[in-house]
Amino acid sequence: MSHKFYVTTPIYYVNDAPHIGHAYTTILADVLSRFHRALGDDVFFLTGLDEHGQKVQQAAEKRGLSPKQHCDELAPRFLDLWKKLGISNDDFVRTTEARHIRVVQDILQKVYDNGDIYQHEYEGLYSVAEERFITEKEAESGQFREIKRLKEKNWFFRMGKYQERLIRHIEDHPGFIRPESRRNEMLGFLRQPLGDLCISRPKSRLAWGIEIPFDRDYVTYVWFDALINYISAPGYLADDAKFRRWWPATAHLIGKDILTTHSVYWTTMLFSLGLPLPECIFAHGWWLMGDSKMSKSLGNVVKPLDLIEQHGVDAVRYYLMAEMILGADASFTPENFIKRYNSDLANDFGNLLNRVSGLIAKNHGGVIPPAGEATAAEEEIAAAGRTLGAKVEALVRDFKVDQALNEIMNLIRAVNKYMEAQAPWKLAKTDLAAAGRVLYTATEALRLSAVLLSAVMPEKTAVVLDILGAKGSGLQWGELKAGTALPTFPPLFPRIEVEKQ
RNA sequence: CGCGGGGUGGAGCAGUCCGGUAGCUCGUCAGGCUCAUAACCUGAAGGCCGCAAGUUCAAAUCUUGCCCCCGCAACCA
Repeated sequence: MSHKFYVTTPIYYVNDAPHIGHAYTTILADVLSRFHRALGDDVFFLTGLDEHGQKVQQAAEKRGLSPKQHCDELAPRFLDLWKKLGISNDDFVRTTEARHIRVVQDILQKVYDNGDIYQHEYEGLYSVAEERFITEKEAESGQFREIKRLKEKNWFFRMGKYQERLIRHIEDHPGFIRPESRRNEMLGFLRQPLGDLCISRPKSRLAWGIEIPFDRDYVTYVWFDALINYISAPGYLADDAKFRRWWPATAHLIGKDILTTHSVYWTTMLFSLGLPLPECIFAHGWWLMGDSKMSKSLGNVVKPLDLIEQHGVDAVRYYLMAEMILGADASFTPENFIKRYNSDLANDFGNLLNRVSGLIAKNHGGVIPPAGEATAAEEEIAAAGRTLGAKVEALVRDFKVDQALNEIMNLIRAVNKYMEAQAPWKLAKTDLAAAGRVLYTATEALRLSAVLLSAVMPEKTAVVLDILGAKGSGLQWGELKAGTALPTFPPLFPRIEVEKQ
């Protein structure tokens, strides 16, 4: 059965240097997209950049550039990284593009016309140094200087009026905010009265933003602008057929830090527009550097490009997907990376391929031997192989990529055990057909695993499937063709040697 | 009493809903194999499942109390 699958990453703030967190979310979206495409689903994968706001304006001023020039210079850092990471996004939206700006303005007008935007004098604590309003909590933190009370006329979005409806929606849709702990957090948050949202900034204070169509002295608040990318890109108010095809999104993948903006601001905006809500907002954890938070000031930011250069893109993709447990924080250390790479990819998967192909070259003329008559031992492996695809599919549809990878590795481990028990290198001396049967079974398990791993490691699995003459093969057990010549090849995942201390 | 999540062998997790030999990966130690990328396989050590009380023939799992860790408490992005 074919489904629609529309997945998004957040649009990343253009001023940030891309780090491992950006890479993680985007790879996750890519893996899900590739998987769903392989399942025959209709996929739209969107990522992009958030280019408005005060920090962009300030950074551009500092460099003596216009904000737009500044953004144009920075955007390639993300585009290049996505290219190197093998990201298969279908669209890339920048909030400074005309197609986006127009939709944001149309929406502002629409929401204004339906009475959900009103003008009001706002009074709050303002940090002159930071040039922005701050919360009571932030004021107490002592991080902000030159705090004073300031009154300012602004435009507000009637977010509060949708509070009950939002609570009901979350309660009626258990999978709407995931993981469940985050869902609870949001329900807890919504137990308190929900205020309205200030969605304007006077140009005198912040000029770099999208102008509010009914009051040209103001630009709109960045989140009101940024969130709209999820519908502006698939054609809202521009291309009805396209929009109807994709919206509502299947999943918004986000970091846990922007959960409120997505599950409260965005949803109420959609309510006001009369649009359906996305099926799922999925908040993943953060990558910690060892035990501490990743931060520029600590100088412990891991650059994804460095990792790719050292270990290859597939290893990086595999590591990030396997190591982050659904919804929880994960810890990155170089030792950890090497450990997982060596044990899963080099020792288990790569080495198994190597021993199997070596034996076929040595004893079977370099040609994949016939499957023969399965004994109980082969049946056991085949049975595991036959159920694996469905298991993995169910887990991936449920965002449990780490568990799906573990299931695949379980098959590889089982085959290593099977090889040991059957010892085809010994069997070859007395019963060549039996040895061939074992090697066919092991190779077939490798083929199947490669097919299932191809969403995570597109490059390396393409090499494997090419070697096995099984390009384009599927999830049926036994698709491997006996008689196919098996060329020799260098180790797929060379072990990373570490000096022992 | 603001709300929520969690505390399981050295590390990271599963098991808790539907009580009944505590499981997986990594690490450590010993052995085996020697087809292979010093890889692979087998076995062992190591846990009173945060603490205490209760229910029960039986509790990691149910009830109650306590301790500790973490997240959220919006309008910077």
